[in-house]
Amino acid sequence: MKCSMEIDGVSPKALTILEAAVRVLAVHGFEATKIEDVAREAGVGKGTVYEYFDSKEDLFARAVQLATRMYARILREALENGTSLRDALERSLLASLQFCETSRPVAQVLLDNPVGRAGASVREWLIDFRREMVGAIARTIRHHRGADFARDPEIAANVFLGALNNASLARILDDPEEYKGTVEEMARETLAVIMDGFGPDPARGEDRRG
Amino acid sequence: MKCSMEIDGVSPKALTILEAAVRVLAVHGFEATKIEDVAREAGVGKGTVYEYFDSKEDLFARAVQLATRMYARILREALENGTSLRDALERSLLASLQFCETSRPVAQVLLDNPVGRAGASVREWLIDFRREMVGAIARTIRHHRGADFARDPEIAANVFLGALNNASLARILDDPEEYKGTVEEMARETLAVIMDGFGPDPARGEDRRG
Amino acid sequence: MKCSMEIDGVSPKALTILEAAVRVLAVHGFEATKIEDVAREAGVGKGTVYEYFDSKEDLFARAVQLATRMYARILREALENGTSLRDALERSLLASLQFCETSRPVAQVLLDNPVGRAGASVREWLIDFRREMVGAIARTIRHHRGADFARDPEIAANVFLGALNNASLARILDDPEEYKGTVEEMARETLAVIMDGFGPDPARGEDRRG
Amino acid sequence: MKCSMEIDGVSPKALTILEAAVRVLAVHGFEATKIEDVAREAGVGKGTVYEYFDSKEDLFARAVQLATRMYARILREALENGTSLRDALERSLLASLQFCETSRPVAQVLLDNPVGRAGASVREWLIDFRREMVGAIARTIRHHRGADFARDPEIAANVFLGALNNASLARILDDPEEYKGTVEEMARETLAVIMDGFGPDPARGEDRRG
DNA sequence: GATGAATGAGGCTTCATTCAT
DNA sequence: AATGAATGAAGCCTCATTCAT
Repeated sequence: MKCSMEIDGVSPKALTILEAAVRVLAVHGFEATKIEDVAREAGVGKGTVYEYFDSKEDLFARAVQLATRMYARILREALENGTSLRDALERSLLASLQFCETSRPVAQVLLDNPVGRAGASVREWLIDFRREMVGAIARTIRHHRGADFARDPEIAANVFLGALNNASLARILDDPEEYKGTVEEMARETLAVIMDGFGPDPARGEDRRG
Repeated sequence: MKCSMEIDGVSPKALTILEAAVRVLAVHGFEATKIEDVAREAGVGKGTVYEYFDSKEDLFARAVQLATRMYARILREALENGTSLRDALERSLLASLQFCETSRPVAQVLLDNPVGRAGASVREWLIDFRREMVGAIARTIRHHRGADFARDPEIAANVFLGALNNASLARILDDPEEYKGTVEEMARETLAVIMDGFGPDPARGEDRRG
Repeated sequence: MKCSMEIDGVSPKALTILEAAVRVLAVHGFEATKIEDVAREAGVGKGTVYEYFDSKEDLFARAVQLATRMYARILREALENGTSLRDALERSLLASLQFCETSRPVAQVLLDNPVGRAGASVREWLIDFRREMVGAIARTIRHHRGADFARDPEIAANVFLGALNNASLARILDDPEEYKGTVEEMARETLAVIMDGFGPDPARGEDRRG
Repeated sequence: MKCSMEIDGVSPKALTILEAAVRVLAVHGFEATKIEDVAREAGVGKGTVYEYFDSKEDLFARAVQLATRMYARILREALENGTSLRDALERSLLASLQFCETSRPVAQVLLDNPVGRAGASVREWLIDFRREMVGAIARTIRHHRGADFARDPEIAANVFLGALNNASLARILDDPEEYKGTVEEMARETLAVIMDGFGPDPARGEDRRG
């Protein structure tokens, strides 16, 4: 087992196998994916997989870890590059939707099989992923708005993350009934709802918050 | 599991087995769950499972179907009973969070293993579930607001559904770092963000960067 | 278990089941035939089969026993009714071929699955059947020819029984390449070969027997 | 089992398994033989059997195919090496009886479980086997006798094949009541009956054929 | 007596893992 | 290091048998 914990320190061959694992997982899911499928997809022998990973569980956990890191990095960078809260959120929303288009297998593993349990470790990785993302979003909110933000940044971050995941999932599920537009349109309209909210009920005053 | 009513003509014994399947799936996930586990949980023999279901895949697909219907009904009823849009959304948000508390296994199967691929049929069921929920929420928006609603109801419905799922998932994942409050507090605060939105940047016309 | 050893003393319902068993065995063979198939074919419940037979092995052994007895009786009567050796042999040959036409399932079980081992008892029944038939044919030879018969009657009986079984099997296998004629033609021509033999080699004297 | 030559490109390991399968089938029959029995007999792991054969049905069908080919080749060579019709038939008869002694398991599978239905393919193989043998015998008759042969060669071939199979079966069933002599005696006496036939009835003229 | 729902032992088959090459 | 043939534990599923109705 040469594979270190650091993604960046993963040997090229191990990375080839991990990428193959992600692609196969995206198509067949955790339950149906066999080590041999991954080996074939990676163009190596079955035994070679075991040179780089301890077990099926290890391989799949690291594959999810890889997918998680790729996705998390993209979102984090988008959030950090924003010139305003709205800009940051729009960038990350757009980045996620584009990621679903360009790296569909990776996105599919993350959104489609969230805690599909190829062993408990996968669950832990995804809990960490959520926590990290919520933290990053809340930090972005505080950075741009600070005390001016009227709501609990954590709650707001969760609302945004939910909307982002849901929009991405809709894209992945490729449902032709919904979201027929471009990713840019989808990001813009979704963001508009998030920024403005649903608004107070115009007829009666009952939609006022207390 | 409160639900014991006839579901689409499923026999009582079959329902017992399905409920057991949901409970076991919630704990062990699709991959690790064995037919024998389900049989033991249901208090029947292994062979009996095969009297009512064609295969492991059939059983698990129907278990997800059952969980989906239970959850969808609860959300639909909450949306329909609302006296205003805010009330409807708050009711459904609260209902979902409470459902996660009282029927944690069912919720876990739905949120934790979304499209975990116990066969392709599970994926279809969950796509249907999303579409149905988005439709119900959009209908609720149109019913209470009609033309007054400034945004695309479908987009807004997706934002809300994402926030609802994410809040429920956070609850399920039982992450002690986030959301420490009661379900009522969580529902109220989450709803406040959704209704008001993040708001415009207070200082200048747009958000200021740091 | 009401079923006595004597076929003639078998209760009507047991006989119905046995006949059904023979029909199903003929189609699916020993390995693939399930008790439920037999019950359905007999038009009774699965449990009823166990009212009349101890086990699957018991049922199948008795079914083969029934088939054997039906076939053996027909051959024995044909042999006994012959007015000469040739007549007796022709009658039995014809009877066997006709039996294959009219009672194909029974013949199929006997010829197609001879010692197919639905338990060791089936093997014993078929050994007994062969012994009985060889004995009956040898007795017929002695009765009509006595000391005039130049060969060992047992050997001759075996040759005849082999030819008879082979002709019947060819009929059962329904091979369109061979034996295209009627059963009467087949019986007549087969018998002619048996009575006359292949004859001495005309060229040299080497086909003379010593 | 003497035969170890390549059969249709079967790998040596596959042949080892096939030979083991034949031996186990001979003892336990189709119904009672388990894959694990074959694996143990072959000295390999259970999984190894599945490296070389698709299923139990595939394995058993090929085992019967192997047995059929071994037996058919022996008979065909005996027929071809004969210097006269009588010699050819005697050689094949003797070869068959000796085969039953030296390769009892193979013979047992062929004679004892003829069309025992380990799947429909077995039936096809045995139909082919019979057709091939009848053809070879008929060809031998024509070769040595040509137009001098008074009877239909196909019919005669069937009579001979039946006698040969029956004699071999008697040997296999190991019935101590019959055929106590050596295989040479049995072959000689059986052949004498076949060559000379039963003869005309001496007393009256009724045994004359029309 | 007749039934068929329920059962679980046991078989076929898969596939993660090993290891000799 | 790389391989893939070999393995056997483990799981899905079948079906002979039972037994309450």
